[in-house]
Amino acid sequence: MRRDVFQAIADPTRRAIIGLIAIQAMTPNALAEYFDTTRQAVSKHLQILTECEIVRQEQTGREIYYHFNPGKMKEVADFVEPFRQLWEKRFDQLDHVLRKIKTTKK
Amino acid sequence: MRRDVFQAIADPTRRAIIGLIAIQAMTPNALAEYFDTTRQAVSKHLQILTECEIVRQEQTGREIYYHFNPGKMKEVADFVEPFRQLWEKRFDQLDHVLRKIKTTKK
DNA sequence: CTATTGCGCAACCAAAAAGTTGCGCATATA
DNA sequence: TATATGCGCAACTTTTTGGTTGCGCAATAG
Repeated sequence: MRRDVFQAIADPTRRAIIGLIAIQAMTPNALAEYFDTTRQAVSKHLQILTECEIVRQEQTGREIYYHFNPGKMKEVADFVEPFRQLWEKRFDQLDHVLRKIKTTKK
Repeated sequence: MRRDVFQAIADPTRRAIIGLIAIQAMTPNALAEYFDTTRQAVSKHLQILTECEIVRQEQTGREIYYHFNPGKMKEVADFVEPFRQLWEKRFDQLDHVLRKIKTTKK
C-alpha cells in the first residue's frame, strides 16, 4: 500500500479536509458535516492522512481532534520547487535548473 | 475519470517521468528503458500526463517526443503555498495564513 | 447501572487505476 | 515492394480506492 504525501493530496476530499483542519483542529463528525458523505468515509480519509503524518490525533475525552501537521507538506513543495524557474522564466537559466533537478533526484 | 495535476503526480513513476522529461524531451521507448515496465505502461502514463497538459507531444517522423510543460506544476505550488508559513514559522502570523487559505479555497 | 454518543475497525462492493497483450497504422530502411 | 521500427489504441486482468454497513468499545449523561 503506497502511503505518501502525494497519494494523500491526490483526492479532492482529502485536500479539503487538510484545508479545514489547517484552520482549526476538528473531530470526524464535525468534518463530515462539510461533505456529502458519511462519518466513516471521512474517517477513512483521516486514517490515510494520519498514516502520511499530515494529520495528528489528539484524544479529548471520547472525542478525537485531528490537528494539521504542516511538516509533510514541505515534501510536496520540495518536489515542485525545482520546476518553478521553468514556469516563471522559461528557457532562461535552464541548465542551472536542470543541475538542481539532477542532484535532487535519486 | 479524474484528471488533474494532483492525480498526475500521485504516481511515483509519473513523477520520475516528469523529472526525466524536464531535463530533455524523450520518446516512450527511451523513457521505458529507465523503468522496469513495458513501453505500453509508460505510454499510458504519458497519456495521462498529456491529458493533464503536464506533457506535450511533438511528432518527428515516426517518433513522438514528449516535452515538459511546466505551467500545470504551478497549480500544485499554489496549493502548497498557503501552508508554507505553517511549516516555516509555526504559530506565528497564523491568522494571516488562515485568511489566505480561506480566500484561496472555493 | 443504563442509555447515548463519538469513535475505530472489519467486511463487503462498486468503480477506477495500473499493467499486459495483441493489433493496426505510419514511417523508415533494404 | 517487403521488412522492421515506433507508436497509439482497444480489450482484458489484477490491484487499489472510496464508499457503505454493522459491530464493539470507551466515555459521558441520566
